Amino acid sequence: MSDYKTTLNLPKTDFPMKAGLTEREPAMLARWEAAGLYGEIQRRRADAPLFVLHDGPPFANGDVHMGTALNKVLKDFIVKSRTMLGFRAPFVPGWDCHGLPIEFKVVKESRGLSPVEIRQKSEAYARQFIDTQRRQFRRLGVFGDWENPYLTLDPGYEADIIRSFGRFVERGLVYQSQKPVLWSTGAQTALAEAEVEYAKRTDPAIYVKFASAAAEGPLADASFVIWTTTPWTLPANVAIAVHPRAEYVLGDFGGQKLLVARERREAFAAESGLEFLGELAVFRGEELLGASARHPFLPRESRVITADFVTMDSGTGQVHIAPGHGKDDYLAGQQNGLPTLSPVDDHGRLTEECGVAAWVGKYVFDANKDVVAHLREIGALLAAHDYVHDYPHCWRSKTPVVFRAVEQFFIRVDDLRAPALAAIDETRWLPTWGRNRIAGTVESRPDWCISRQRTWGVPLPVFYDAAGKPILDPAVIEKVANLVAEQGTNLWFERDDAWWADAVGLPAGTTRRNDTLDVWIDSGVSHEAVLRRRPELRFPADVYLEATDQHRGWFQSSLMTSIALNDVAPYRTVITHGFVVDKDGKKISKSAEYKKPTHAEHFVNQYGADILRLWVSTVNYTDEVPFGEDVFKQVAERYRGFRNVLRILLANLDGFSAAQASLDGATTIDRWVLSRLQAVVEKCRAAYEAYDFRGVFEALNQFCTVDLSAIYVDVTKDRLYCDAADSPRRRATQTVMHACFTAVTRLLAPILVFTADEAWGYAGHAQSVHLETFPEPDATLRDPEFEARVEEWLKLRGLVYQQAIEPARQARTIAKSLEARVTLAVPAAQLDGLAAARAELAEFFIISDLELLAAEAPAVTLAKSTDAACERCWRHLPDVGATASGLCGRCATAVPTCTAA
RNA sequence: GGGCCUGUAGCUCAGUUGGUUAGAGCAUGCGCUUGAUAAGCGCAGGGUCAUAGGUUCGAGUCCUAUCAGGCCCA
Repeated sequence: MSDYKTTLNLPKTDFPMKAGLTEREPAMLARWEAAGLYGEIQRRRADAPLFVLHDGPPFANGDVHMGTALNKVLKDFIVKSRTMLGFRAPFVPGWDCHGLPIEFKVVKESRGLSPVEIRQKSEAYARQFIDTQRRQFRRLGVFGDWENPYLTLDPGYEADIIRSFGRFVERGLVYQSQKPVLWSTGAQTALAEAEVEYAKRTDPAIYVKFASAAAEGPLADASFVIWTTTPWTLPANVAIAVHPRAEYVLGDFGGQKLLVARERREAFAAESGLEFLGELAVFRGEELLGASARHPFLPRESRVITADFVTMDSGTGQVHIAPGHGKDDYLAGQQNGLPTLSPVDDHGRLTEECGVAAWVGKYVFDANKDVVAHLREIGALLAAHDYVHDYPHCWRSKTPVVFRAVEQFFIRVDDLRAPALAAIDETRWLPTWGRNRIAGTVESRPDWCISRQRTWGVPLPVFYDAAGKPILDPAVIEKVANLVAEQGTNLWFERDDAWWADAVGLPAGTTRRNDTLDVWIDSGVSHEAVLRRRPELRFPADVYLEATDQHRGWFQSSLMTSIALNDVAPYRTVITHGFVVDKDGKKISKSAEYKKPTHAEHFVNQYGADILRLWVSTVNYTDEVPFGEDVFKQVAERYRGFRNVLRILLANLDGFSAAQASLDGATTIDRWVLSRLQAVVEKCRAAYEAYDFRGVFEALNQFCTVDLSAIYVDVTKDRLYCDAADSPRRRATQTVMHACFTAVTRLLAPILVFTADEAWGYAGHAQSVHLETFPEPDATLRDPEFEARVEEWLKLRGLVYQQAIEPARQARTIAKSLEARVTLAVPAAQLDGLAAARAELAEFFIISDLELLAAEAPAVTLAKSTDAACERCWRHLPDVGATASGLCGRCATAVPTCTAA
């Protein structure tokens, strides 16, 4: 028995089965970067239509998290696919550099720094993480102008922030007003939430009577009752809030007519020791709206308002409102047109404004007992006891924090609201509910507080005259911007008032304060500082793409600033993605108890960037995106599927060149695959255009796994391996496989950036696949007739395998399908068509012989072939042994051509 | 508590304007092949479409409530 294996045209390729992505990807990345691939792509598209995806800047802090990776990979899918669709799609990555988290870390590391030192350390900190994140983004295969990203700390960018502020001023959008902030009396500075520590503290909890101002009706001679643990805020009281839907009882408490929420009546009676003697009237909270009380010790009215934040956990269901001393109070004050009083100085001492001369200059927590004593004296105190609670303290000075209203700058959102809502409707939101979300936030947002008492940020370019009045002058602001453009914003902190007054042409005695701009202004004006500045970009952008939290964040800040500057939105389409969640559907916590890996690097190092990218393509990114170790294992399996299909196609194309392409010998199945391929090309192009990367994955997965691997490649093995190398039938199949390979590899390229380029190289291309465009569907190759015919064959194939071959294998009648002789009975109407293709059908079923009969219902029977097996092609055929070689006729003719080669 | 969403096999997802026994890939089990071999092929099992009501001749698909989850507010 001779060994005919050497006479076969077996698949052959050096394209490795084992991906080894963790070693291979970095090497490929180095080659791309050495060759300047991104620049080369841009040069080749110099004259192509422009498509701008504008990168929302991540915060320059920490490693690239799975959420950040998801975001950047989705952006890269868009940029790469638009490029391959024929656009010039530049990508300019950016970083958001200023802000509290960095300043906080820097200050925590080394105390007692000057503002200039804090800023220097903060910049170094930001730059360090920009480098880290840049390396990690590049490692993910994201293409872009990584050498020239935009940074919000660049002097040019900072100058544009200041110029934008100047334009807001010019349009009359900026005003100054008081707003309560967390204030450290020890450090004399505003604090951020993150700088607050909670500690136990004992304060007086008091019940205070506010006499009703009503002259008649049930409330005449009655009193409202509030409960508070901050007596020192009473001088700033301007209102009493009740819950609109709660029930309030006007009762006789030991002879006093007092109003208390029904739910709190018993608790109040117990704590005050006042006996409840009977119900006089009942009100729903909203019925009390418009009533009024007299301030217990100041000649002032205290209005009754309604608020949903009133709870029944403690107190009386009536909340003392001091808009200058609380967040809820402030908002309630805004909604009801109440004044914001805050008679407290930087050191936490009551000022003259408090209205009681004896208290002026007292530290508020010391003043508590004076207030209580005074209330008792005038008969307004119903009860007092010690109350232990968690109270916010300054993390630096350890002193208790107070809420205190300080002068802040605001942007008048009312002037922007209508045009912003109009612009929202002119923008395309994906998914569509994004429109409702941002419209909801724009409709309800109060004026935008844009000043912060921070150090690591862009200075608020406002000077104050000798009387302390702010100078809001666009011309002065422009001068600041010009200085900053040349020397950076550190100048603001390095030079003194006199120097600055002189530099911007203001009289001596002009002062500055160390306020900075809200960092949302920084990133919010990127359309101005980046889209309009970079010559390769354009305003407005085609696409912004960020996570859903940015409806309130960057999408909104960018919209507002753009409305203020341009009257239109800075984007045409806004795409949002969900947050990355644990595969159990739980959110990924940043807390210490959450032990599972959440850094992109972990998965890249373990599986490779292409696996991570493939994962992104399999999920529905508009919802929460599940991930986890086993999700990645599954995706890695899918990756193997793609890789092995590319590999077998390459291997079957060994020795084939495009010059040999011909469809002359094409059979039904070749025409069918070619037709299917056109549909896949069409589907993928449409899916990429619609940002539906899952659609691309589905189409390619179905095509590669089912159509190619399980059907086409399996069925055509016989002809590829056993036919003469240049038989028309074999060449036609190779022609089709070549078409499949070049199309699939290019369609896969935006997702499997590394693997597609690797395979492309093994196919003999000197240049990167990323310089190519997507294949175009060829309508002349679409053939519904062939598709329908093979659909019919596939149904019969299922029948044959299920009812004949599989049972025969299980029963050990046959081992491989080629040993089978199948008799297939089909309805007469079907018979003629099938009979004409009997040989192709036998090949399609991968059996040696097929007999077709007519019957009412389809039926299949199987017998082991009685013909001898050809030693070369393993088929059982009647002509085996007819020639001296002992082979089948086809193999007998093929062997000489093969051995000759 | 409010706003915007989501909930289909173990996992990731399809399910056209409501219309026959709800599909795919992966995973699992069984088997074949050893000429894609740390590969390939076949067959099989697996879903009361979150739950409960309702509209309809008919609902995974429409409505209401509940539960669970996410983001943003409070």
